[in-house]
Amino acid sequence: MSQHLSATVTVFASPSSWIESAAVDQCHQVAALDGMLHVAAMPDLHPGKGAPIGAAMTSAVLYPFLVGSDIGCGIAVFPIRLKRVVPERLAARFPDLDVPPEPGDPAWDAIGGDVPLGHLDGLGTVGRGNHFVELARVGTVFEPAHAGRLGLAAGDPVLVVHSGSRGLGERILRAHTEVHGAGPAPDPAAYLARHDAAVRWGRLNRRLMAARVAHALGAEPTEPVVDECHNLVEIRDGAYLHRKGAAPGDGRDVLVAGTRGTPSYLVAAHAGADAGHSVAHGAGRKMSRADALRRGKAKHTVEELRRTPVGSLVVCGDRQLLFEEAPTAYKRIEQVIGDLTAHGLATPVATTVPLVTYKTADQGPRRRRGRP
DNA sequence: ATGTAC
Repeated sequence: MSQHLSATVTVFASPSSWIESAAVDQCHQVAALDGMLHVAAMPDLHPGKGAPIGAAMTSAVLYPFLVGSDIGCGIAVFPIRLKRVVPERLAARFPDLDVPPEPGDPAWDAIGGDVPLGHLDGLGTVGRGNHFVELARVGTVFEPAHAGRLGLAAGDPVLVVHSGSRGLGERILRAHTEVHGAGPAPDPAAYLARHDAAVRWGRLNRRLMAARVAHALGAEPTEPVVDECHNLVEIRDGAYLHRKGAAPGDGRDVLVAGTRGTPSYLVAAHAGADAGHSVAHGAGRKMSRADALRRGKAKHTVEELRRTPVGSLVVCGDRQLLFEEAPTAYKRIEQVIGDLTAHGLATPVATTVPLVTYKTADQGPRRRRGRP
C-alpha cells in the first residue's frame, strides 16, 4: 500500500540556540507538502506567513509561496571611499530612499537603463520591514587574506544594502496566488521567467541605492563585492531549491546581517546538500513585531534606539518601525554565526560595524535637494 | 514585506 512520506527536516542550530516552536512546526508543515524532499532550517529560523523564514526547502515541484512576495531580496556590500567619517554629518546627507531618484539623477547610470519587466515603480527605494541601507566600517577581520581578496581591510567604510524587488515580487506572487493559492506553479518556466526578472530587479535596486548614497556622501559608486539573494528558487540537481531567508551557501561570500546596533558578519559559506546549500541570512527575529513594539516601548527610549550601543545612528522617522526593529527583537548574531561555524556551513571572514543605518526618512521639515 | 483598504 502507498503512504505519504514526509520530507526530512534538519535544523542547523545548537541545543542552546532557542528556536520558536511555531517556526519548527512550519518546517514540518512544509515537509508534508506534496513533492517535498528536504527542509533545511538555518539558526535564524523564525515563523513567517505560511512558510518559515530562514529555511532552504527542496521539492520536486515549484511552490511560489515558499519564496514569498519579496522575490530577489538580498544583501549587498559595496566599498565606499570617504575622506572623513563623522556619523552625525553623514546621516544628515543620506538621500530620501523612500522616494525614487529624480529622472536626471546621476545614480541612474549605475543600472544602465536596465529596468526588468519595465517595472519602474519603486526602483531606487528601500522599502520597509527589516530592509535598510547602512554605512558601516569593517571591524574585526578573522581571515585577512580572504578579506584582502575582496579588497577589504579593518577600518574600511562599506555600504550594506538589504532590499528586494518592492512591489514587483509582490505582484508576481499575487498573480500566482489569486489562481492557485499555495499550490505549485503549473507552468514553472513561466513563473521562473518572472521570478528571474524580479531577482535581477532586486540586484539593480540595491546597486541604484548604493549609487544614490555614494553620490550624496561625495563618493564614487562602486561594484558590490558581495551580493546574495535570500528569497529565491533555483533548479538544482533536478529539484526546486526554494530559499526563504536563506542565502546561497555553496562556496560564496555572504553578509549575514546583525541588527541596527550590533555588527554583521561577512562569511565564507560552504554549505552542503543537507543544509540546502544555504546559510542564514541574518540574526533572525526572536520577537514578533507586535511583541517587539509592546516590550520595546516599556524597555527603550527612542533616543537609545537612534543612537546604538556601537555608537551608530539610526535614521528612522517611523517610531513604530524603530521599536519593531530594535536589536533586542532579534537573536544574538554571534550565536547564529557560532551555529553556522559549528555545523561547518560557514567561516567568518570579517565583521561590519554600523555607523549610520537608514531605515526611513526622518520626520519633520526635511532638507531638500538644492536647498540648504 | 507589500500595496491597499479601513
